[in-house]
Amino acid sequence: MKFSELVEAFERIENVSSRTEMTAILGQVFQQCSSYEARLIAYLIQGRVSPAFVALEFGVGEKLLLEAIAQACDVDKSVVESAVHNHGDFGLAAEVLVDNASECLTIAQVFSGLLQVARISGDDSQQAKIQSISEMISAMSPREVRYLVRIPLDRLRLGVRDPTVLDALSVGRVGNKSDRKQIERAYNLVSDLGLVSELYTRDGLEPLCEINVEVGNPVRPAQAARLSSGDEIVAKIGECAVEPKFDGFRLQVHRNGHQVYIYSRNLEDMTGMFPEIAEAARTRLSCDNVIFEGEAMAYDPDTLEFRPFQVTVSRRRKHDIDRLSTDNPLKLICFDVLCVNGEDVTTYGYRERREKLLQIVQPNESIGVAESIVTGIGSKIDSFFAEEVESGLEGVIAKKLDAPYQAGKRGFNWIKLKRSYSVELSDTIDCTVIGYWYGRGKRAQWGIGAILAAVWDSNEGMLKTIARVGTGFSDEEWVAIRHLLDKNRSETCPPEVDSSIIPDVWVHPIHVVEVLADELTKSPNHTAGKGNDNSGHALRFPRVLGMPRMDKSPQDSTTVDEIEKMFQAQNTGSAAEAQA
DNA sequence: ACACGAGCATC
DNA sequence: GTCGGAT
DNA sequence: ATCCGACGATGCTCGTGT
Repeated sequence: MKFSELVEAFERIENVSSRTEMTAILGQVFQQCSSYEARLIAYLIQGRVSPAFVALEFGVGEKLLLEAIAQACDVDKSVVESAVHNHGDFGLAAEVLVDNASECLTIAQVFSGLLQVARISGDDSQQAKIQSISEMISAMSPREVRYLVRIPLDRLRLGVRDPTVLDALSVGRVGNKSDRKQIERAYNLVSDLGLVSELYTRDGLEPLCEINVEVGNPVRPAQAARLSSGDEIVAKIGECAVEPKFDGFRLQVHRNGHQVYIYSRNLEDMTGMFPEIAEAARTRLSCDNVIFEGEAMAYDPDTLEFRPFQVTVSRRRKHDIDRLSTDNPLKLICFDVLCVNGEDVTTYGYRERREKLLQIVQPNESIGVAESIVTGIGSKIDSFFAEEVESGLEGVIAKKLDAPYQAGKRGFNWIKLKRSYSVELSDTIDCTVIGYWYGRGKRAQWGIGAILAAVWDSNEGMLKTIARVGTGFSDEEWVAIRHLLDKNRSETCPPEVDSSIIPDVWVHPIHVVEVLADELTKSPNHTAGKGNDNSGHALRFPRVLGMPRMDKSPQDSTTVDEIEKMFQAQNTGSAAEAQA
């Protein structure tokens, strides 16, 4: 199939709003293309050239693309930059600059071109990638280029992601969504959308039925829904198990004999980063053929207290592993098991899986099993939640009893209850708006996509940045806030502002907005509280709570002193212990 | 007719 | 959105 | 300098369930 045919379908999909229609159009593509092409299309829609668990990335982002487009179109980079700004999209920007009529490449040719780009590595690889992409652009028509450049950015912007592909496969073959469930089941177990697409378009459900959980092949992790109180949870799922929620990273561990694989939540292969956990998987399990999951947390080896997320996350690295596994060890708190002795146990109920997990894991300093209580009373969930938060954890997760492990789903089998969902327990901060950035995608039309927020340093009489905020406003409010801010534009950084971050537009500090955040972090980028150690503070997961407070002036913003206090308070809470 | 979840996109 | 790590 | 992936919230639209 020609790439231009796929592009035509993409264009049609982009121009409809009905999901049913999008699915029908993509279904048609799957009907008309070969099975092999279906595989390639699936990967391209995922913004990849391989399944997630294969470490093959493009290594091409916006900056390299800017260069490649400029080269191919023989224009200055600034021309591309302004086109991107105007359209809020790299694809549309490239499309208007390209001038080439040929549409002769096949899907396979385009895919293999992108595959080559991904495979380029080593010295001067960036230049080589730019060169390759530039050549591809030169061989394509404007609208082909529109989608080509969006692929490595994983911003196809069609309104089509994995779930729509699953529907479209079914619609393409049988005319309705009746096969979706089984296709999805297969995808959730092998995590390879390309493989599933190829098998299904070629031979239908039959080969998919033979797909099963296999040690060494990551399973798409189950996800949790969110609610904000124990009562809501009980109303939803009744009596349930409640477990602590740790703020680390989620790992899926596979063991077959002496061989161990460790995958991240997004199926990245992280085997090798956590030797202490791999060792525990080899020596502390009563079963040598298993898949199980847990949350990895850093802990202080002397006090056994869990460490903050920022410390845990610093273990995500390839070098100097041995030193860090001693100085900054991790403990895996296990919470589920998916496969035992080659048997798929994801269909078992929660209680049975937990029973198995307890049998398998022999706890030590590197591995343990999450605590669990069972209750059908909302207030009990709330008090367990309060206990966990008191001891420094993120919250709790409630699990429907007797529910299977729902791979890949965000259903209501698991429900998280987090500290930050409660306004009383999270940090609301009054911030002054000192600038903004142009938006991308639909926010391009509004000319705004995020604001730069600052707090008041009363000692220095300066405003210090603490976060970019790009969520919380409704569409209407975005338009209104832009209008408001434009009345006070400043050509340069206002004198009373101390910022090392440069927004697209500076704004005189006038408007104060309320910002909610999960927590405060140390920041090398923001200036709030930046002292001799060159480290300031930032907000984790900031969101605005509404339009500016007209009754507040910048000096009424939260002060840096208050921020410091909040940061202290947050980190002196009695930390949970990593009991051995 | 309306509420709610699914899916997607923005940051 | 923030951050840390790899290249 | 740039890319990548670890952690996420939030708002909007459509389709479906009640």
